[in-house]
Amino acid sequence: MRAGARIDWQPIEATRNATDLAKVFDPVMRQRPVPTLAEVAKIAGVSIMTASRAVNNRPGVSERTREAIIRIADEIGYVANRAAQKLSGGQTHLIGVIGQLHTGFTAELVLNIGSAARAVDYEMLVYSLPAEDRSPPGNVVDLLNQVADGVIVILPYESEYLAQLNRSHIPIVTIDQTKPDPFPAIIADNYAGARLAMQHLYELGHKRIGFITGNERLASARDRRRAYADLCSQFGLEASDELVSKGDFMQKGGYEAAKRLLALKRPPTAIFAANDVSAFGAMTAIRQAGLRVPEDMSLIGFDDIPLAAQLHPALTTIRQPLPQMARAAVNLLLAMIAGIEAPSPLITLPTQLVVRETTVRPGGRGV
Amino acid sequence: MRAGARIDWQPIEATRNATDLAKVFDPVMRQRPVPTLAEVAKIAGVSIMTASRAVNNRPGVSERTREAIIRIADEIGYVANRAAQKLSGGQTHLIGVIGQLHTGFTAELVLNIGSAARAVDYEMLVYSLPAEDRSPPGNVVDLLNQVADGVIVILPYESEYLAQLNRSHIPIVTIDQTKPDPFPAIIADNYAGARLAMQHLYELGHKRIGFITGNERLASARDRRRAYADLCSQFGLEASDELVSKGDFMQKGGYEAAKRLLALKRPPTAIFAANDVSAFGAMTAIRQAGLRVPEDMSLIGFDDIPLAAQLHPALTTIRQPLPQMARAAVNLLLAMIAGIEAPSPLITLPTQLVVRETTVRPGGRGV
DNA sequence: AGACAAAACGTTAGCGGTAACGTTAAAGGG
DNA sequence: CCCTTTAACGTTACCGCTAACGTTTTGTCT
Repeated sequence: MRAGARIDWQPIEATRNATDLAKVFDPVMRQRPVPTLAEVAKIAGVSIMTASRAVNNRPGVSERTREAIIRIADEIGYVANRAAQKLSGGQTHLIGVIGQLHTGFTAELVLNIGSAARAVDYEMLVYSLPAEDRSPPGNVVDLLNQVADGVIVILPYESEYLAQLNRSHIPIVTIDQTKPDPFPAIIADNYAGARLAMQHLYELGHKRIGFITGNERLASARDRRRAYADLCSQFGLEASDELVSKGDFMQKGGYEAAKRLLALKRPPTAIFAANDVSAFGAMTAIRQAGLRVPEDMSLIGFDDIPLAAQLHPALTTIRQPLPQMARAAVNLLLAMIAGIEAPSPLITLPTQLVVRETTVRPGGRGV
Repeated sequence: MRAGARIDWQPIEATRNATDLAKVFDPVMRQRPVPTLAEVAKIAGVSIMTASRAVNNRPGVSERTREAIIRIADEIGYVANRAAQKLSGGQTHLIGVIGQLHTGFTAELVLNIGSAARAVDYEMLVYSLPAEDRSPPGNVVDLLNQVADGVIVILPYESEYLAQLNRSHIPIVTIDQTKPDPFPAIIADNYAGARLAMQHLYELGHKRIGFITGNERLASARDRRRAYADLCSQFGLEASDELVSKGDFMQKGGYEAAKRLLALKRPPTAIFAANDVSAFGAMTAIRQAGLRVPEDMSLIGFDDIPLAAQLHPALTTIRQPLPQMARAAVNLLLAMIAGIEAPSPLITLPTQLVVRETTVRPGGRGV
C-alpha cells in the first residue's frame, strides 16, 4: 500500500481561496483517473475477485482482509462501474423510473420514489417520457434495464402495450395501473377517494355537481368517474351527460371543460375535477366568467400535489399517499429483484380528504 | 435469415382483446430475450464487427450489406446495449443531467434539455439531487459517466466542489454557474434581467422597492441582487438594508422575507423577488397581511416558470430563455463529446421582461 | 494482365466487473 | 499426526460491444 494515498475531502467552504483552487485544477489532479477494482486489488495485494467479494460484502473473505480492502477502496475513491457490473450479470443498486415529468403528480411521485430508494441504499435514474407519448417506452425499459436492477413505470396509458414491447426479464413495477396482469402495480384507491370528494360536496349541500373527467386511457380516471356517477345516483343528485365535461388531466383541458359547464343553462354549484391540475384550469375559467371560488362555485380536485395548498384560495382535494406509494413500489421492486414473488399483484393504498378553502355550502358563506 | 422473423408492432388499441392479450403473455413471447449484435451478425451472415459498423453508420461496409444488416436488426428488434458500448470505449448517445427536480425552474429546464437532446437523437437520463444537497455529486457524475457520453449539471451552489470531487474525464457543461473555470457554462443574463425588472417598476413610478434575495451560494442570485442595488442608486431610489430581505429561492423563504418587508414602518410599494417561487411565497404573505396584489403591492418575479402565467393574478416576471439555454447546453456538450474545444467557456443568453398582472403604478390602478 | 491501392470484411484483445469452478491454507476429528 | 472438511483466496471465462490491426476482395491504372 502506498503511503500518502489518503485523501481528505474538504468541505466546500474550505476550497474558497485561490491556493486551494489552484490545487483543484492542477493538471495532475484532474488527470487522476477513476480507479478500478483491479487497482484496489493490486494495492491490497489480493486478487480482483477477492476485492470484489470484499467491497460487495459477500462471503469468502476473512474479516481482516475485507476491512483492509474496503479501507483502501475508500482511500483511493473507488466507485464500482455500474455498466461493468450490469454487463457481467451483477447488481447495480440502481433503479430506473419512467414517467412524464411534465405532470405535477408524476414529478412529485418520482421525487418520493427517489427518497424511498435512497432510504434503502439504492440510487434512482429517471427517464422522462416526452409529452407526445407516442414513442413506445419498450426501448426505454430496455435502456434502463441495461443499467438498473429494476424499473418503476408510471405511464399515461394502460401498460399492455408496454408488456408487448418489453422483452427484458427485468423486474418491473407499475404505478397507477389497475390491470396487474402484465406487471405488479401500486395504486391509490381512486374509487374510494372520489367517493370521499362527492360525499364532502353532498354534505355541504350541493345537489348539482359537475365533473371534469381525466385521461380515460387510465383506469384511475375511469374509477374516479365511476365513483362520481355512482354517488350521484346513490345520493339522488341531478345527473345528466351535460354535467360530465371531458378533460384530460391537464390545465388547458380543465379550463375548457369548466367553461362548458359554466355555459350550461343551469350550471352546477360545485365542480369535481378529476385531478388538481384540471381544477386549476377550472379555477381560471370560473374567474374569467366573473364568478368567485368558492362563494359562487365550489371546487374540489384530486391528488393533492404541492401546489394545491399554495394556491389562493387553497384547493380542497383528495390526497394520494405519495410517500407510501413510493415506498411500496420500491419495496415491491426490490423484492422482485431479490427473486421473491410479489405477495399481491395489486397493492391499493387509501386516499384521504383534505378540506381547504375551495369548498363551501352552495350560495357561498352566507347560506 | 429466418422467415417469419418480421414483427409487426401493433398500435395500442389493437391489443385490446383477449386473444391478443393471451398472445402477449405467452411464455414463449415473454422469454424471447433481447437480441445482441452477435445474433444480428449471425442472421446476416457477417462478423460482429461488420454488424457493429453497419448499425453505427460507420464506414467499412458496403451499402448493400449495411442495408441488409439494418433491416435484420430492425426486424428482430435489436437495441444496442449501452453498458457494453460505454465499457468498450464507445459512445452511447446518452446524456446525463444532474439537478434538483424539486425546484420548478430546474425541472422545467431539465424537460427542455430532454427535448433538445431528443432533437439531436440523444436520450437523456436524469439524476435528481436530494433536497438536502449535502451529498457530494462527485459520485453521481461518475455514475452517469459510466453510462452517458456527457453530463449537464445544474447545481444549487457553485461547482468548484464538484470539480474537486470529479475525476472523470467526461465532458461536463454546467448551467447557471458564472465561474466557467472548472467547466463551460450556460447562463442567462441575470444582471441585465434584473435591471429590466427594476426599470419596469421604476417606470411605473415606484420609488421604494423591496428585494427578496435568492440563494446567494449561486452567482445568479448575487447578480440579481447587484442589479437591484445598482439601479436603486442609479435611479435615486430609496435604498436601505431593511429593503433587502433574505430569501432562498424557495416558497417559504419568500413568504417570510415578504412578511419582514411588510412589517417595516414604511413598507415598500413594490417587491422584486429573486425568483418566481419566492414571489409566490411573497404573494401569500401580502394577502395574509390583508393587502391586494397588485393594487396595494406590486410584485415581480424572475424565471417565468410555467406556473407564473397560470396564477391569479398572473405574475409579471423576467423570462429566462429555457429552450435556448437547453439547446446551447446540449450543443456545447455534444461539441465537447466530439472533441471540439468550447468556443467560449461561458455562454450568456438574454432575458426578457414579461409584463402580466402583478405590477401596476403605486397606489393601484386608480392613480 | 500484373501490380497496387482502396474498400470490405474478419480477428484479436480488452473495457470492468461477476459467476463458476479450481486451488491452497486453516480447522477439526479420530 | 494424518486425513478430511471448510474457509479463504485465485483462475478462467464471459457479459456485449468497440478499437486496432490483419486479411481478403474489389476495382483501377498502365
